[in-house]
Amino acid sequence: MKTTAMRTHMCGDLRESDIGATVSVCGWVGRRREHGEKLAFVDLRDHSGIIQCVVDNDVDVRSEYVIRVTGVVRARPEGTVNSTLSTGSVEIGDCVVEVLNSAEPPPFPVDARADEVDEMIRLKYRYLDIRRERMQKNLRVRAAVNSAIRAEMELNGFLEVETPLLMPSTPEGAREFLVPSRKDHGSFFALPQSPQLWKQLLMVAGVDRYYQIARCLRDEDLRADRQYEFMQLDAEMSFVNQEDVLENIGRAVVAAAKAVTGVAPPEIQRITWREAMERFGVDKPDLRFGLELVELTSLFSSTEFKAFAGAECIKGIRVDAATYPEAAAYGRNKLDALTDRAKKIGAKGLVWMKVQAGGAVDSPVAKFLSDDERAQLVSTMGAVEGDLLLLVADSWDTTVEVLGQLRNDIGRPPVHEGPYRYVWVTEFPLFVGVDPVTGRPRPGHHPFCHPHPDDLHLMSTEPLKVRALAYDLVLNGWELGSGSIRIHEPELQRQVFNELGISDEEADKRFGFFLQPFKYGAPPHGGFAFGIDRLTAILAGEENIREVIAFPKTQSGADPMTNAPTPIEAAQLAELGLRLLPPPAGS
RNA sequence: GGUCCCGUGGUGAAGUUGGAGUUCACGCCGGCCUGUCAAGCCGGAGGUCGCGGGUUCGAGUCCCGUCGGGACCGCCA
Repeated sequence: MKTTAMRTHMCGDLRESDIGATVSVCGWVGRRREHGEKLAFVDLRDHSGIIQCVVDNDVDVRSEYVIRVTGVVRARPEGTVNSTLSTGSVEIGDCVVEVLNSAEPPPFPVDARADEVDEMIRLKYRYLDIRRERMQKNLRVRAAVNSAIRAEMELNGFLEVETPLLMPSTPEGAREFLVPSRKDHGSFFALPQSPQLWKQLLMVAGVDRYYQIARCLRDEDLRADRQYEFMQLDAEMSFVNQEDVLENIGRAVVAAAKAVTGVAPPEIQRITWREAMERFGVDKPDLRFGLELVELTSLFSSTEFKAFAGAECIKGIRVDAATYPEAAAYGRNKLDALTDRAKKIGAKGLVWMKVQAGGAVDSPVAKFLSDDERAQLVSTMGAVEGDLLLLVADSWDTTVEVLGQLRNDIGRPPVHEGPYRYVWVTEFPLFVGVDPVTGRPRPGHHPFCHPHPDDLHLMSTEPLKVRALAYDLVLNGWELGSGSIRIHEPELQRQVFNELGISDEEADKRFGFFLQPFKYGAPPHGGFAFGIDRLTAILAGEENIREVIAFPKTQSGADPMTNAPTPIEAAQLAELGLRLLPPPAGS
């Protein structure tokens, strides 16, 4: 019940069934329409909606005044029903208006028109922005997501445990926010990039199933889908395999989606990392559209065309004219721009072909291909007249990456457009690439991911071929989160460190506080974490997580409302034992 | 660190080969108005064209720099 001493109803809740009732409602003055001294229509707004109050005495109320209205609910006269309002068939008459607080005119309209207002102004006056229906809805979507996740995790036997925000610095991975110690000058706490350390220790501690809707902090540059601080569903389970983790996390995601949309999404699809790269060229494939990469290497195995001959991997995408008429009809300028884009990503070049009637192709390189190659190409790609074919020949990595990017450039809809296509990407490689300095493989995720048991024999011989029991959850091309089965065997952990070129001594120095507990009986365990902000944004129909965060930072990492970050007093610095460097020369 | 786009009364925009702070809508203030709902009509106020240089007889407009906002790349093990 939302009734209080001051109100009997919420504005947006009044209906025809309330006709005749004397009610009191409280809220902010939206729009007022005055007709002479003795009649005014006042749209009164609270978070539930808007109710029209008919004021037939002389009251001076302006935009955003806070008022209490007591009156009688009545049907609107014939022909004056407003079908765009949920309360549009009724109004409050015989109004007694109490002005609870006056207000200065707001800097922007507190309604849908503020969607067009510069976002910095919205952020500077966020408390006014949040009065609007859009933000009220988004915060409520967010709460519904959190609530559904909590309920589902509890139902599945997960224990909510809160973990520290102040912890030791672990310089691997994302840049950390640091907090100077007052009692130990020169020492610092770090704020967690994630509760990874803590949740694995909770497994050693016998908690069995842990979850937390946890605040994570990373001092990296901001984006539409990245803030300094963000929330994750963080979870870890003992005595499980990968299936157990995917099953349980999947339930939480499905519950959250259902709580918002009212319908459970279909079963979350699966794809291996290798297949995702082969077909979509990215490890976070957007399954809402086609334009899949087509394998062409063997087709050109004996080609005379120099750019293709001997290439490790040749693939193409077919921009079909029926679905992408604009892109398929690109002129020379646009095709040159696509080629530049491909080169910027790393390709040596981009071959384009326009398919003509009868399977002929128009392309600068058509003359280098045999009739047979042209015919096979058109048939393999299923191309028809009007289609545009884009081909890349390069190393496998480069070919799939370039075409994957072009695929997204050409076909990818805004992230929040339906349908929702969730997919698990599994079997990520344990190592990705080679460190140019040490010559050692670099960890794909973090060095505690369990290698795939089928690939253990490749560890010392072909480490780059070793798959990990690591997986991502992807929605409409956004990475929602990732997880893995962790290494719980000290000997295997040592082996992985060795591959990474980390000696026992160094491992002990860098990860000792983490590895030590594993000597006291660590159960097999694994877990996952996914971003609440990202999931909420997509479910709320937003393409920017700032829209689902009450008080976000701008892309430069500042808060226009509080002006944070701000300089601090010399006395504060002194107490912390800190001294600032002089400003760089020339400034 | 990089690429690209943006910055004009409170808000959103337009501003042509460089020619007077010009224009439009909303908001604001005042007046009129008894069924409106983006109410309507009349009148009014409100500006360091982000900031600093430069070119020019003359800069919102061209050039350089800088600050701020946004998208992306790097980065996010």
